[in-house]
Amino acid sequence: MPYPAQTDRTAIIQTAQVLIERDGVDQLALAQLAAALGIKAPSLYRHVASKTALLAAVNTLTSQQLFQAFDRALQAAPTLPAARLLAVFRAQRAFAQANPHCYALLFNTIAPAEQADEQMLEQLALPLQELIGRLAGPEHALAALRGALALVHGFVTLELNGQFRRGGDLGAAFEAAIAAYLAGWQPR
Amino acid sequence: MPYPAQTDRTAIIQTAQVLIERDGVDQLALAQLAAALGIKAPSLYRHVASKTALLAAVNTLTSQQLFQAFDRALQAAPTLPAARLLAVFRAQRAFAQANPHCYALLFNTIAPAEQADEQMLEQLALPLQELIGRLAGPEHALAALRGALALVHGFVTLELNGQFRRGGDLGAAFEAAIAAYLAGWQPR
DNA sequence: GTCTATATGCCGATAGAC
DNA sequence: GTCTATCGGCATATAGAC
Repeated sequence: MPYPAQTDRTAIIQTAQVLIERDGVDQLALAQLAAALGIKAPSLYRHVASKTALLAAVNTLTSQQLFQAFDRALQAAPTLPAARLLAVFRAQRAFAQANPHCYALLFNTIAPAEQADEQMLEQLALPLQELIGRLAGPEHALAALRGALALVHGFVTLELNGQFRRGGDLGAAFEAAIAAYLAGWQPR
Repeated sequence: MPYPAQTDRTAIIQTAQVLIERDGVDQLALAQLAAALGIKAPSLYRHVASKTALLAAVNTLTSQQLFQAFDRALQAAPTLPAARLLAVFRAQRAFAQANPHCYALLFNTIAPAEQADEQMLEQLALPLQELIGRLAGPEHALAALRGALALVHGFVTLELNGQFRRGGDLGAAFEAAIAAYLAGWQPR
């Protein structure tokens, strides 16, 4: 065998994710990725159809990791719905801060071709919708969940992009905003 | 005059904004931009230092337009603080939907070199902080404003990127989420 | 001090040999 | 499955015409 298999699709995607997180998405060159795997750039095309498909696969991997982070947070959280929701939101903020480039790639992608598998994010959403339904009422569960996801995602996005430039305790603002939002959905 | 000025910095930036909004940021080629202006690509470098500087200038222009949209919304809004805030948030969502690519470029940019002038966004924030302070109390104004900006920005971002895939009335969810958030900050 | 013409080097992607 | 060779497109820089 003159050219033995030196890599596979999984290794390519994992290495791409590491490089993206280290240098940013637009700094990822296929030649650099191939070099990190000990091969040449054109060989990558035997495993992934295009750079766009590669980014979509990285997004799927990232969403799997985010799902696992949510799962760990839920397992360690108390039983009250509000506490469980807060644990998940904190986990999302922590994940975004630990993996800013991959987090941005996962959610800030307008092009559908680079989006992760739909199933994955669906799995993330349904348990949260049930939890928030217990606070806001089942008929408001979807709208309340969407607002909560928006609040958390918007906060970490603005935070990561340096749009909160006037100092102060951002962690405290995050907690207070979520507390206010959840309180606002509960009937008085 | 053999080579009369065919363009200037303002025309370049405006045309770049139009092309970005039409095709997306990463589809913007300087050769294409120059062709749209009736000149050749290298001539652009007499007006802008680099593509990064050009994108920063586009961001500044976009933030000016967003500021004007906020101003128009405030002039047409009633006097109650909650109503004025809602008018601004609606204007932000409408602006994002009308200019999705430029909106994303303005806020989803990690690289500081491509960010708009700080002054501009500061001018946007201060009147809103005063308004929300009247609901949540002045001592909570900054945190409450940050949460509100996060909620609105996160919602329109997820909406534009197609992350709300389960149908339903997104406009109603937007309104309900903001109402809950503002209600949650008001002392009971 | 405009613009045109030209050159360099990097990137994504394809074709074909082994 | 990997390689070499190559293409087209891009941002960028320089030289020079007017």
